[in-house]
Amino acid sequence: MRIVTWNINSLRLRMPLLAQLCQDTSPDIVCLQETKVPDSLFPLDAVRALGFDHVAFRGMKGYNGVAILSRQPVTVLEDAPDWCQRGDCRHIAIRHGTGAGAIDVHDFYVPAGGDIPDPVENPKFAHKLAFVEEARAWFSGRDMRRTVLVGDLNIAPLEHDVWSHRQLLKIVSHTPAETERLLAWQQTGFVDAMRHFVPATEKLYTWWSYRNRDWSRSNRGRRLDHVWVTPDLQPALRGMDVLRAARDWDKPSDHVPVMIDLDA
DNA sequence: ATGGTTGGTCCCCAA
Repeated sequence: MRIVTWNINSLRLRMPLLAQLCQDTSPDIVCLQETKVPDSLFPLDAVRALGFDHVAFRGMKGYNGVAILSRQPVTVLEDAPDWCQRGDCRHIAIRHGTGAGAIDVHDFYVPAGGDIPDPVENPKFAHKLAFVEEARAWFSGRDMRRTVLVGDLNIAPLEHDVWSHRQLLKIVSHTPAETERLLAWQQTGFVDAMRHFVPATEKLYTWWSYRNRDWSRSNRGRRLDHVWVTPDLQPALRGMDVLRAARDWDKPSDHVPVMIDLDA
């Protein structure tokens, strides 16, 4: 099974890029974030034309929005809370398959958190910390098996998940307040599937700011997008790829897709 | 220390 996660930064604008991605990688499941499309305007026909007959989406006007596209039938899991009671379309989860072979997939878009890394001064940062804490608490109360969690978690937890650990310690996405909380969430029962393939001592990024003249040359990236799996799926991990080339596509997202292959 | 770019919506917000 091949799963791809991507913060697409407007599904309607980048439908041709999604088609390119699917042609290049033939994923079984695609998890999208920042679809920026209300459910009534979701481009369902165009997504079906790519081979995804089973689509779960949760969107709103202008911001946020997540979607899971699947070739095989899925059921939407409805037991998660409305995170921070905001109704802001940052999570959707599905079950793929049935019985002992079923796999659950959670797709998250964690709040970016604004610019000031202080929850008192900056309500967006407070929201981000509360969101991650709430997610940690919810997952810690579950007996999880055969579960994959992906998405734009908007936090780069490890030293080599950013271009300069020292220079980003006070930059939102890499502050200790965030990285500690993210790792606590991960430790409720997940393995970092990207770092299963790439040692923590190696740089690994999935996002490069639009605000750089030459993103590739300056290479000031961060690993904001993640794939976690429960330990029972770790032996099934077969491959991982960060599709860096997508950052140079026409009218690119600032995030690139991350692909994971599971023998499951 | 600062400003840099993009997308969606509606004259600015979020990233």
